[in-house]
Amino acid sequence: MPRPKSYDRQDAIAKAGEAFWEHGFQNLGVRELEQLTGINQFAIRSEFGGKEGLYLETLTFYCDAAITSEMAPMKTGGIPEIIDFFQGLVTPGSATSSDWGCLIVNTGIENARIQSPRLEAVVNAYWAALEDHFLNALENEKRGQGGQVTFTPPTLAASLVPAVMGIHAQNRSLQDQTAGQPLVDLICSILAEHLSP
Amino acid sequence: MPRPKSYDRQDAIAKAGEAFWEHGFQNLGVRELEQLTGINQFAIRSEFGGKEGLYLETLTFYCDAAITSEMAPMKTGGIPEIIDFFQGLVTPGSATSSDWGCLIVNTGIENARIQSPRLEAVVNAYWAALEDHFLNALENEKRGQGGQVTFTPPTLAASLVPAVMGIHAQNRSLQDQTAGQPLVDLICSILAEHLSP
DNA sequence: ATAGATTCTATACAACTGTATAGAATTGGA
DNA sequence: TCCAATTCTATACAGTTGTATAGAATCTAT
Repeated sequence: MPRPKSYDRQDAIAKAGEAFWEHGFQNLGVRELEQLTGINQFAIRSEFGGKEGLYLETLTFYCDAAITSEMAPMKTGGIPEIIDFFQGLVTPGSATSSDWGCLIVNTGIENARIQSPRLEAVVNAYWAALEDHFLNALENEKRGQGGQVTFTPPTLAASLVPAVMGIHAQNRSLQDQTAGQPLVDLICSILAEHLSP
Repeated sequence: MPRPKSYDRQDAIAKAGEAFWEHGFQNLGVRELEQLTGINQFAIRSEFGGKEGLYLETLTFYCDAAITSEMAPMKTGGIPEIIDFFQGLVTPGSATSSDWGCLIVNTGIENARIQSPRLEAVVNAYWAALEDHFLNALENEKRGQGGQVTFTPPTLAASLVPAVMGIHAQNRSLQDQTAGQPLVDLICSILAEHLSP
């Protein structure tokens, strides 16, 4: 009965995510967004709740994608899976790697000015999820080694989160998704020392 | 003979730096800038070369200040001075510590969109200076220990730079200048292992 | 073919952007 | 007191912002 939509919702959200990832939230106009995503301006308002609504939806989409694809192995794995995650941050083709850094890092920095509670909630939830996955993997590792380890899972997990931020920040600043490699290597060597011999 | 200026130049630059630090470049309007700094709109244009000119001047000012005050001890010092620098990143009152993160980190992330060559030059010069100071301190340390160390100065120096970025990014994201403490502690414990016994 | 439901195009709106400039204000020296 | 030099206030400008809406377009079911 109704006229069909001229865009595919999932495809549009993916394109919007790319656009926000590159340009940020405040400095990407609705008209430019219209061109980059293929969503018409009317639909942005009526279907997504305006620009911020669309942003929130893409943010949530990307968080979920990253959690289920990139973080998931750490849920049941150990230190090797953490190392894989860090290597993914500087591996072209990975879902968490980009010349534009990380959508969540960028949002967190931008939102310090915007102060949107909705954005803040998504960002904080993402970092909490990451820390939780690190913690899981470290506790799995500790259990696997019979509790005889020289690291403290909660402390180490908490310190790995800002390391991830730094890798993304450097990737974006230099617009090179492999720029963060030196810190990745340092972190990985630290983690490797805690593997069972 | 001429009418005197209604603002003090150094004071105005300091205030402009604070304002840009908090709000960023693109999202701080000239009229708001006028109020926050006390510089009138005419002077921003005629004396500083418009908004970007003022931004560049404050950026350079803050870079120089950070290099000469916070980084300087590493020029002649060793690992203890690097540790002091990292502790300064999460110590309220320090010149490189703020709830708004770091002006240079914020600029680097914002400029990935703006792509201003002038901004990029200042940002890259800052990180190069930081890496150079880390390198100096590490080589001083190596020399002091008679060359018998288990770290490679250039490699370690390169990995410390993004760690600094991560600490600042987390401070800003959580708007808490002590948020990056866990990573500071991790880095400092790594560095401490390389001290002579 | 036509009715009805939904979506899209085009336009309008007030608010804001950085820049520009004309005229008023303020100074020290003649 | 009046002049020349400089700075400030006030306003104008074209361009952009996100949002809003009226009317045209496009579909299915009858």
